[in-house]
Amino acid sequence: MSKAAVSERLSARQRLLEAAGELFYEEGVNTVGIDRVIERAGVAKASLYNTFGSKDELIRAYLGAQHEARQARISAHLARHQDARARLLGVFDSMRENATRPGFRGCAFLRASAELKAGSAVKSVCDVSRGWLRGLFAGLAKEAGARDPEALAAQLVLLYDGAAVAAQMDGDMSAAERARALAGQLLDAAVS
Amino acid sequence: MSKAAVSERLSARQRLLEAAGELFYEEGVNTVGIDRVIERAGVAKASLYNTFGSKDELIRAYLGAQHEARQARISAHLARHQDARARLLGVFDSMRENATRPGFRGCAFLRASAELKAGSAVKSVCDVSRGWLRGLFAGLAKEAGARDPEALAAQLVLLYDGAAVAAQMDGDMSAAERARALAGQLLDAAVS
DNA sequence: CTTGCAGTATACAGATCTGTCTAGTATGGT
DNA sequence: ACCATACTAGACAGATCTGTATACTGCAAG
Repeated sequence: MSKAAVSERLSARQRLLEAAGELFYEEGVNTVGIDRVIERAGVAKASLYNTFGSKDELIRAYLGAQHEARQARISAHLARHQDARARLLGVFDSMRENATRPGFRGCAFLRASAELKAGSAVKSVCDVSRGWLRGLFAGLAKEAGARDPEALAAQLVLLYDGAAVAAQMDGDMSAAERARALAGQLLDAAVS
Repeated sequence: MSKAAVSERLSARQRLLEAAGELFYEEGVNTVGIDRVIERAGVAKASLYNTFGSKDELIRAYLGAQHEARQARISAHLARHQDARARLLGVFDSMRENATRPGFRGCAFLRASAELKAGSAVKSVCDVSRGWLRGLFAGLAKEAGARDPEALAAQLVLLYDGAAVAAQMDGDMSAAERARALAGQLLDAAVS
């Protein structure tokens, strides 16, 4: 019955990550205190410190989960197409879908990073996710036959970030669309 | 002598804005407490509350000053050129110059906005500055003869934001250069 | 001379923060 | 039956937060 018990009642770790995911993303990692997190998770404070050791580690785990969620969202879009060009543009479809989701508040890494004091270990998690995205773009650019995949990837990241900022700051949901159109133009120019 | 006294020792308001400008930008508006600000400003706590009324108002004033500083930086670059195309690209020169400045930590509005709770009055200051930048791009795009200045302006803001994020998150100082090159391409395509 | 303004210094209230600690409970494996 | 594991409940320490209140100083204008 251990499996059943786990599926009935999620582990403290999972409940904490879920609660942290909502609160940290909505209100900021510094603004939300430990007490709010454990209250929403329905978990004792000692469980948090037994599981994660510190608030900083909880934040790292929260951002790690965000990274995996983004990977999953984008991968789902990539799997829809065989054509290399369509796969590359699918990343921007994923971003549009995410940005139009109710409760969207911008890029979790960007938001968290703005709250960190210089030299925080949390930043490395952001770096991993950003590195992954850049590498993904470079791979897709190569698949699509771009002359300089790395250069195109840097441009695509520029568009991706710009669209995320527009969605976050201006509530501009058409920014992902605009970035997608520009990405298509850049790709076409890079293969011709 | 009142004028001289003022120039010898800055007013409490100016000293507070200066201290807030450094601390809020470096460590975040929520992270830095009132006590740190008044200590660096060399000012009594009552002076802060007499002058600004609340921390929230101090944050608004800080962002207002950031807006004026950005306007001044960009205007200085615009004044260097007569040619419409060069003026438009000068905005990206300004951003590169700013991003390579020691102590650069990204866009102040983006950073502050990430710390705000939903519905904060501080956001309106961000909106003003972003609206100004978009309007500036639209005007420059029109000057340069773009067919659809508003559409081009939206694309240029995308590049501008993307470069700011790359500089902030990756320490990528070439991002402004890359954005400038893309802006030139987009402008050329929009006037031909 | 007096009145008022701007500022200083400091104590305080009340809340909230992270993190530690003690003590107790439920459960499954051996 | 026993014990380890995982968890709960809650008090507590020590710091820090915003904002208010009190009492004082220096100065300039009328």
